[in-house]
Amino acid sequence: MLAFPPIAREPSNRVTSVDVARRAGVSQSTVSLVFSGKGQGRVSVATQDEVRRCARELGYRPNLAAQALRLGSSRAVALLVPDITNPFFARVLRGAQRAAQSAGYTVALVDTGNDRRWEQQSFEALRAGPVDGYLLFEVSPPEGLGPHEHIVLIEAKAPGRSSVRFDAEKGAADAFGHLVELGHRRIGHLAAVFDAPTFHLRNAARRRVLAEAGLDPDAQPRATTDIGIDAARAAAGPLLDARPTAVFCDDDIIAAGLYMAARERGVRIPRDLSVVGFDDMDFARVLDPPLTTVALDAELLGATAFELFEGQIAGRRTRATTVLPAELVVRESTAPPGS
Amino acid sequence: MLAFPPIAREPSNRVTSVDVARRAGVSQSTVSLVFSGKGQGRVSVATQDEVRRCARELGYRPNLAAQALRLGSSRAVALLVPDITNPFFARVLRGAQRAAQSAGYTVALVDTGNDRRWEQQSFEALRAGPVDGYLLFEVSPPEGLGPHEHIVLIEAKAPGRSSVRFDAEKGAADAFGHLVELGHRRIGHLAAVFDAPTFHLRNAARRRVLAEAGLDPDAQPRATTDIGIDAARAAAGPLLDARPTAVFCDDDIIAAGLYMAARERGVRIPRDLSVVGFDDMDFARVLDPPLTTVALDAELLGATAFELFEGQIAGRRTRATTVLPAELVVRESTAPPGS
DNA sequence: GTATTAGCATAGTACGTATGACTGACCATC
DNA sequence: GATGGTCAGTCATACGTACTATGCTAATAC
Repeated sequence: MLAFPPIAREPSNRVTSVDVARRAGVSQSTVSLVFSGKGQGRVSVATQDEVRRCARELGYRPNLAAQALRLGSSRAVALLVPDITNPFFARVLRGAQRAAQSAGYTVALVDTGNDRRWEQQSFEALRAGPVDGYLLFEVSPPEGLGPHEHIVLIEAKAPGRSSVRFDAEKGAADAFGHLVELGHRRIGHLAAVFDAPTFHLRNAARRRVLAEAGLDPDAQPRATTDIGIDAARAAAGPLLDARPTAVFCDDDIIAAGLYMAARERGVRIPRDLSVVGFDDMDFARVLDPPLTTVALDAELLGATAFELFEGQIAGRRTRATTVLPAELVVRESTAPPGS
Repeated sequence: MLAFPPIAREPSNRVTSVDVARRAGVSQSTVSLVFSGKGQGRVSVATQDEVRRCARELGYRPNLAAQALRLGSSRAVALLVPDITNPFFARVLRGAQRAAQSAGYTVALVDTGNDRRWEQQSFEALRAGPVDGYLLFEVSPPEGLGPHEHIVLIEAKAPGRSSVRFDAEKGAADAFGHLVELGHRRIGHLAAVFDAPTFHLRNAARRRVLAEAGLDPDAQPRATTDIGIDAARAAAGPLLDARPTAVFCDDDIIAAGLYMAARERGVRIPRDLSVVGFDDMDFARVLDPPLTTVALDAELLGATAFELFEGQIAGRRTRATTVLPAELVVRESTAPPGS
């Protein structure tokens, strides 16, 4: 069992720096100096120790709201993601948090839940706390944000804004190239409906690689799907009717839906159908057979986004666009057709 | 009388209620009344419209730090989870957020990343923002939290604290009962290492059900595993060496690890081995064969936690313990032994 | 004609912290 | 014994908002 400290007595009201000062027999300024670490050469070591001791005894914690008000900064940044339920985005959050932590920042998560009604969402975003900036994943900047706000776009771009993205073009090209090399001539695309740059890049790569292989991109089977395993499974049916020997899926979750549809129809992977995913999520290795997919370092994405934000704060007006690598990982869901 | 030099801060383009007031030709008080919705019968409709118009033109947004300071509340609650990368916890977050939103609250996420060094974590938790309370998932309360703080424990309990949990006893009992009924006499347990009440309850249920079936609980194969698919896969090896005909896993991720280990060894599910998971995560249906598991409504858990918090705030000192249902969902990973 | 009320708006203050300007004490130097 | 310098602290103020107490005008009551 977890051991919890017993519920105890204790004054109910909030302890402030004034209380600490009174107890230590010093002024509030002194307490503030001690806690902000700016007491060097201004407050004697003995006094500092005494202040800290009193603070501990009283259970003092600085009031963050007051600090934020006074400093004009909360040392916090908001991260907006479309769906925190998707582990990919959770890893982005974790990467951002790790980077933020070492810079003394906090990341406030805003989960939009794939809700397109941006009016509400932007409102919620701003309610999420007094933040110094925004890391926006695949969403257009909410209305209320002025051009002077610190914003970093993730997997999106806008003029004059910093942004990070993966090299989706290269990742998708490698995936289609892999299928072409295996000898596939009928290569389907199970695409996400989203109107985000990364998906356009993937489709562009598809068209280029197929054309280079002497195939007509427009003649290849293609279907779009909403998010979620069930949506993907439903969308996969018609696609499989077109009898592709291989399918590229816009992400691993979609691939999982395709696995389900294939199983229901007795289509064996990779014997009857090769499948490639995108993201390399944890469960890609658990699928049977393990999924060939494009690996992305989600945590790096989050960390990089934070660092771009930090660069803006620091005054280096780096309106940079960073592109992160995407690597094809070949597992057992791909094989020559009819093997 | 000293004139303060302008503090060298960010280009403080920040629009305040004073700016709005000046533009609208009214006092700051009036602006505040309009925005707090308390202007009914105190500010004429014409003035209200004018204030709102000016605010929109200037792009005014209330300063949340100032509001929190003044009100002594940020209308925010922190949710601590062990691993946001696990979709189960993400769903808890979503449930809490949904409930919070309709109450005008915000949920600040703190992801401890399964880090046992609680010193750092509690610090981070408190830095996460000025929050009115804490929803703690399977973690002991950080040191700095006084007993007067509003705290709700999730899947944990402590004297005098509100808490929510699933009926793990019933869920596990149903799962083992299901395996016994199928005719299994050698039923393994792939357990999580964690020292949380829910896992104790599951183990207690296991012992009870096995004993009632005339089996010696201590003679049945059992192994513990750390979190993560790979850890589970490694731990599953020795367990499979003991040749169980069925295994109950403490969660679906562990079950996924077991699937991998079974596949590597040529053990077929459910022919050679029946498997039961816990949580009913999305990918449980994607596994081949689809996983029999115990379904939990993670969102309900989050929402209930928030509601208990809200009850505390409202003064109803409901130190209640709520227990939520757990339902066995039978899929295709379980069958009579040797079938 | 005066008292009361209602309607509308404002002045002023406090929330808790950070920090530039200031003060005294002590000490060394010339 | 005046000058200057360092050390150790304090004072007073402002951040932006919410809200109490208050004022003012015009309308209504007696």
